[in-house]
Amino acid sequence: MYRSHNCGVLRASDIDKKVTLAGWVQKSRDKGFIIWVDLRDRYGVTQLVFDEERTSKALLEQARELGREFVIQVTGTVVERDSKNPNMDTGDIEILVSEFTILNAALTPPFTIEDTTDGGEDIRMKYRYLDIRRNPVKNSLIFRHQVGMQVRNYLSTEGFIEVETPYLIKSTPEGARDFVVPSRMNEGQFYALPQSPQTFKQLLMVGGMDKYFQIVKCFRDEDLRADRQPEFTQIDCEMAFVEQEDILNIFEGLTRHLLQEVKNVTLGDFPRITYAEAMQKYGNDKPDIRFGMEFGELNAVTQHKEFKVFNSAELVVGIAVPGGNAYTRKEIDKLIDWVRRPQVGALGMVYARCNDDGSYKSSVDKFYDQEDLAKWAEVTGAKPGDLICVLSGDTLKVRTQLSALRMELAERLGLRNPEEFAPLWVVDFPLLEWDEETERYHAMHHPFTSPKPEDLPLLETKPGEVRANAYDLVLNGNEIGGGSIRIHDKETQALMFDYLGFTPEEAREQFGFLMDAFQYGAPPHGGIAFGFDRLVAILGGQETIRDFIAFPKNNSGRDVMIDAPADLDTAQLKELSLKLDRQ
RNA sequence: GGUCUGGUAGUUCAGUUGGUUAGAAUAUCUGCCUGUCACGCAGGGGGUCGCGGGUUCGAGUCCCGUCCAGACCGCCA
Repeated sequence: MYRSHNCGVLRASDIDKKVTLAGWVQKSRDKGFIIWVDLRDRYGVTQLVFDEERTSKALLEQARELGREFVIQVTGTVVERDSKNPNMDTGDIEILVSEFTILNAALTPPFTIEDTTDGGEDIRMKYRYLDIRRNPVKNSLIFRHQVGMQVRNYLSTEGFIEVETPYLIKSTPEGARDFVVPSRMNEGQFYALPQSPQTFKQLLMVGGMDKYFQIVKCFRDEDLRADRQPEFTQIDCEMAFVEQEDILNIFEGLTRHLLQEVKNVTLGDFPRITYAEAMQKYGNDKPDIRFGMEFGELNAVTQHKEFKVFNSAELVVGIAVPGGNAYTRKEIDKLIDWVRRPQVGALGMVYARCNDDGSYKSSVDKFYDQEDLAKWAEVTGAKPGDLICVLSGDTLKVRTQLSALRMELAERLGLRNPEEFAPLWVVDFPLLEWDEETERYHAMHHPFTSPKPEDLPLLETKPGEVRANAYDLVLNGNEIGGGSIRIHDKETQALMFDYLGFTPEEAREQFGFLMDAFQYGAPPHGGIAFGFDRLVAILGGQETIRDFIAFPKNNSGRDVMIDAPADLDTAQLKELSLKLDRQ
């Protein structure tokens, strides 16, 4: 038996018990006549004491040799401390050690294994197994486990079955780049790793598994971000014999369950807005509604004067910044510089101060009088003491720019509290999206999404205006889930492939299995997939998902710990019938 | 593919206009210390200033190239 207790459980009530503990040496404090050693494991820290009178001189000398992160096993008696430490769970007691064994010595770690470490991102990733010993990372992984358990609890209770789908599948040209895997037995041919189990879960519906879920790895060979990894985890779900309303209800329930169980936060009904409304009010299809600052469209109240910038603009739109009138001229100029940065890309910004006495002072006083500015305030909801920021130009671009400004200002004003949770559904997404590069329409969600029947006639005339039975769940400005009601008949699916530029032959070659299946009794079905890593990070109040993944990749998609990806030797390449064409 | 920021002791960083032997904190080592818990005190060791080239009497510092890391844009059906 390696241990009778772990390092987090012993209390004053255990005094006089003989115990055996095992763990890592966190730190030792050598006072000469007495040595304290903090012993750490997953559960906590317990102080060991070696002292020349109560134990033995020989044992004291041995204890002096203990280095940080040595793995040791100790046996001793639980004793009350002379000086207690109220900051530790085990701070009332210590272990008077009678014998100990070094199970494994350790090199001095390259960074300190403490809550606030001296190690940088890079070195911690290289020695990730040491980083995981630190509380912040350890607790994040435990938190992820708890969220995963609650997902399984809720969905199982609702009658969902977890089914695994294959990782070695077929590459398709739509969407993200695929990771590919060469097949040795099928010379010159490749598997692809799934970007999502989309087609398989639809086939499970045809197979009659009418409530399916899977916590599953997905793979996309695209550039990384703080919240994006090349392999990531989804909560993938699909249901048969359901309408959009059923799916929204079930998964609103899941989200509410998770917040209740892991955060003790009780949420009411989630608001729902359409995609069009989200774009109009927030310039964004994943609005953060923890705060207001909704867009006010100002075309009607600005385009009657001689101000050419506004008169020539497709959209003039503004937001009211709470308390923004307190900004100095210099601060406002800095804000204008901020929106003019290439990353945001606005050409300029018009502003109007709302003075406490009800008067206004704008950067365009030459063109607009107090009466005009009062209308601006009315439209944007500005109150005395606020600052109205106005951008103008091409509708899509201006909305994106003002949305970036809205988020930036909210951040600066401290309106994005990570312990506050504001979910909402965004519904009625467009079916299609124009792609400048290929000069054709792409599926906004994916090619299996069903159009709204009443919009089908528009497919011929205004394809961009056809709405889909597609929805996103948004939490605090992040898309945490997205899904749709699928097409379940061969004819409609063939029609969609046709509109997306597939020839019938291409459609058959890539998705023939799905269209075949649709001929054998496919039920109406739909589903949703949640980004699990991101969901866990947001529930944990963090921006970056990396600490919630045990072994994440770096910015260039490398695992710096195992040094992957790596070269293959020539024998392996030959076996796979591969030749490298290196430049 | 692009923009920006960074790379100096094991680690995190400072380093002036280009000028003597490149510093601090922490870690580590040695000694001391009768209740520590961010222990304390005294002392020691520790550097290819990412790499290559250039300018210069002289480069951590300036220039060019390159590699690596991070954030963002493009990309992510």
